[in-house]
Amino acid sequence: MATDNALTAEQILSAAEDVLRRFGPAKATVVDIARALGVSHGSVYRHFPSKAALREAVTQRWLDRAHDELAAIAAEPGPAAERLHRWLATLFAAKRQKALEDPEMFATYMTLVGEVSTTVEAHIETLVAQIRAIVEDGVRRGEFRDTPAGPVARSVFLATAHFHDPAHAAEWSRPTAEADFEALWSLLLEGLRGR
Amino acid sequence: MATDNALTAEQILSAAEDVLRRFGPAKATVVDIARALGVSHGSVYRHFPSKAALREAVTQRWLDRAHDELAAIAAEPGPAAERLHRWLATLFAAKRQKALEDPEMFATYMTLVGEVSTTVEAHIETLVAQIRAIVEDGVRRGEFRDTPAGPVARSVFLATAHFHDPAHAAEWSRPTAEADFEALWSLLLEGLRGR
DNA sequence: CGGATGACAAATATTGAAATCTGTCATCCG
DNA sequence: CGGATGACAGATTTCAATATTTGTCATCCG
Repeated sequence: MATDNALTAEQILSAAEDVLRRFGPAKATVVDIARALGVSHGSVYRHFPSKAALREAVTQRWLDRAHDELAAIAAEPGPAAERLHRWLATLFAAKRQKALEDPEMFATYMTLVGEVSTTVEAHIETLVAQIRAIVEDGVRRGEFRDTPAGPVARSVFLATAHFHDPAHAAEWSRPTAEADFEALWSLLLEGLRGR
Repeated sequence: MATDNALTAEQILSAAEDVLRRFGPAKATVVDIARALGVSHGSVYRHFPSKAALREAVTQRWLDRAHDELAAIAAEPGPAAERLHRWLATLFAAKRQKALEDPEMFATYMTLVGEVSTTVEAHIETLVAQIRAIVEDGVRRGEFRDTPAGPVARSVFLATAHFHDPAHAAEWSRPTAEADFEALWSLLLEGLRGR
């Protein structure tokens, strides 16, 4: 029977996140992570098939935590336009904050985006589904013109890529970023409302 | 007095483009370029202050050539909506074609985008100015609602970043790319028209 | 004289041998 | 028995010696 101090996947994820944050994705090794837990590195491989899988799982947890506020906004009552604006602004703010204040984890995340990762694709699908829910609500309320919510949600996500895709992170600190975001939002809002 | 076979900046640019295309940005050296011209590498430095400046000039020429079709479209008569759609589609097609068929020059261009380069910024400003001209024309014709054309043009450019920014080149071959582009265009067009 | 040259120093890139890391698995322990 | 271990092979990274490249400039040439 397992002891009280049985090694869990959750413990490994926490330790791995710490180590990644401390050393960065380029320097963190599986042995470092095992050492932080006081176990041998072989034990880590009992829970994750590879270092890449572990990195993905850590990033997924980090993304989910960073973005859990968004699901709440999507589910709120109230005007859809205001909600979608706040949802997008929150996404932008969260990404920018992480890029600046948690650079090592952000770098880990960027590595993952560079490879074609199921995890990131799934995460994006979750986000688009949330936009879609707000859009559908907006149509129901008569705020937005009646359009296929799926493609429109995807379009909103793509159109705002400049403000959430890590490929553009370098431009998020520019003084014009905020104004650019608001200008783009106005145009999109007008497009959602239609005539 | 200079002889008939005086070395010109133009000759150097052509040779440099050939060499870059042949060897790629990682392998092409100034000596290679000089050798292609049958001169010493010191002569190249009489015309360009550094290898980086030469690379920028080559890329600028390449970009200008790749995009000269766009200026023509912007200047055409006819409905602004159709013209803007064609302008954006042409930009997307040109970028995608270059990424696939001229990968070495495209890599050179991506290097330049990676650094924050005045050349690329100037090029982007040119493109945004063209969008702006079409938007202003659309407003004049009563096709688009009356909005500050500068910010709107910039928004259109940012919103379509997914389809022209080299950071997203990997996604341009996806089967959904064309449909995504058209869906986004519909949303933007609706936003430009307004109520 | 204007422009090209190539020897040169400093910066950068390449290389290959040594060190480290990933992932496996036979063995061990409670 | 279920889970942890650590020795090990192959893959990857590091590091320092070596080679190449960039950029300068005194000199040369037509």
